[in-house]
Amino acid sequence: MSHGARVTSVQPRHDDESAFLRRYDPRAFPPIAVTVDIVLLTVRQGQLTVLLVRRGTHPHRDRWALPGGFVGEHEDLDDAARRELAEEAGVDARPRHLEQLRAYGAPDRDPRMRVVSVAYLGLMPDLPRPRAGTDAADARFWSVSDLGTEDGPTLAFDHDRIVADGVERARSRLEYTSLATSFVEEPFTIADLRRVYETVWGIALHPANFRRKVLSTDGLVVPTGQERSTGRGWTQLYRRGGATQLHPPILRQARTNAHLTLDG
Amino acid sequence: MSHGARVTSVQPRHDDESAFLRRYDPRAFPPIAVTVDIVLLTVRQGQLTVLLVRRGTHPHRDRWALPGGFVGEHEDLDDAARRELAEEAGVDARPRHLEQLRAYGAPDRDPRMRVVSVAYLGLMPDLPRPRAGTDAADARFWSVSDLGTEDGPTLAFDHDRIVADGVERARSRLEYTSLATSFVEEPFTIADLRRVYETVWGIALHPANFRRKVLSTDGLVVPTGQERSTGRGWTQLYRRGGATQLHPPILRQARTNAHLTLDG
DNA sequence: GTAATAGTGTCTGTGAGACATTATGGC
DNA sequence: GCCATAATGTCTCACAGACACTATTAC
Repeated sequence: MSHGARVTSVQPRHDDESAFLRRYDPRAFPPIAVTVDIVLLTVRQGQLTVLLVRRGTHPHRDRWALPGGFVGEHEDLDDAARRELAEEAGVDARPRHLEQLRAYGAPDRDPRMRVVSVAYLGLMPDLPRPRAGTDAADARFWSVSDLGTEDGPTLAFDHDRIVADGVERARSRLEYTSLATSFVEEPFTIADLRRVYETVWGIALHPANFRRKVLSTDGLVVPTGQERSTGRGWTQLYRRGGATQLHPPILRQARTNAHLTLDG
Repeated sequence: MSHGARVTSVQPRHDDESAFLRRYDPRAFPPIAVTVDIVLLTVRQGQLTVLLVRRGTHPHRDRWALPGGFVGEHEDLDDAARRELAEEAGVDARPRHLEQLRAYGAPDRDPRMRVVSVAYLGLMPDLPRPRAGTDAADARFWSVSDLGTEDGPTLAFDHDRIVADGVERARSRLEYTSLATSFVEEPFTIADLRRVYETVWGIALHPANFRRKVLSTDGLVVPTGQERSTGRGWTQLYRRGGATQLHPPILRQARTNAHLTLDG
């Protein structure tokens, strides 16, 4: 079965068959470009941040945008996302988690041409050593809360909405999966993990209750037996456990009986 | 700002600028077709069913596939999904809910050419009156549990995976949203709603506990004050409430203390 | 009568949230 | 001394699951 389709040689079986065939003719499909855009999130200095690159070309020149680009003709979407991230954010910036977010395809989202973008969500820890590209003048992490404000950039295209969707996906992922550990490097403390939850969700959590919840969730973290000095005593260190889904979930939204408690 | 981009006239600012520009040249984007495919689910006769259409053309001729087709050049993705559903499944088959599932873009998923498909999930009640197209020989609902078995069809392309993803999304949506009501026509009984949950999740639920849970969830259902004869007594009728998100959720997965209870 | 379902009431185990307490070490 | 944090323990309230019970109607 070759790639060159010969569908036009098939005999129509009923009335609208020819129209059906015409719609599937490879030479007749609408010219739509397919790109990938990556929302790469990390937690640094108590802020949830997203990687943005400064555009050097028309349109939205000098505005900040998500790293991304065209999908290769024989390239899987996931591979395209990883490649674009490596090209635009530095080879070493491998996210610990990368998942598809959704597709964005409003007809007017790019003024040059019709572009359908498949957005990805990436999570990675804030690496202490600077990575190639990420701290260059044209690629840096921005605080998510600063986007759209005076202190932050104005995003190109519909990337503000994509970032918002990615942040919301990440917030939700912390509840039901162990992906919070993707934001910290091993080994980490329970407090490190709590600060991830607090930063991503933007709320304060009870240290005592959080600790009990994390340790009672099977497979979330594994004690290393080592300790680290916090400046005020010693604290135990942990590694990622084998679990990916959390049972029970760690809910950010308090249960019904807690609607009166505003602070954690 | 015309659609014909003149990016090649921009002067390169640094070394890889020309390569960057070339990648954004509209005449150079890879020839990838964009389609939509719709996983339209309904509950009929105690079965979770999905709408499939029989393919009349190469490839996978006579196999069953999801309704779908090419996205128009100036057409929004959501609009394309609604249009294809109307064209292939009958004009009146308006789903009560339609949301994007995700994009599928493996390079070899269509043998004819590179196709990226944006899949949608649609939910609708089992309408008592037959609709145009849906009961025709080339478009019908199939039980999801029969797919891939002797009693069911073999799906074209990667549509079996898309259906599986859609079903899983629907199962998850019942937990956190009021979308279960999208499967029933108003007015409905609590038992009607329970049968939706039982059918979609494939498990039995405690009628008494389910009733208490539904009625204690704000905005899920609203009593009409009317009653309907069930053959064995009378039962109250309800309408959809205003809530879309459920607080608290109605979890299919039992909580941690219930891991020993296998039946409901 | 039996069988099946709608609807109400009640008990128990679990866990989330809140709070108290102790230990440690920097200031 | 004070203060912040790690870590443990305990109390209470709400709810999920389980079960009992009544009422109704078909058979």
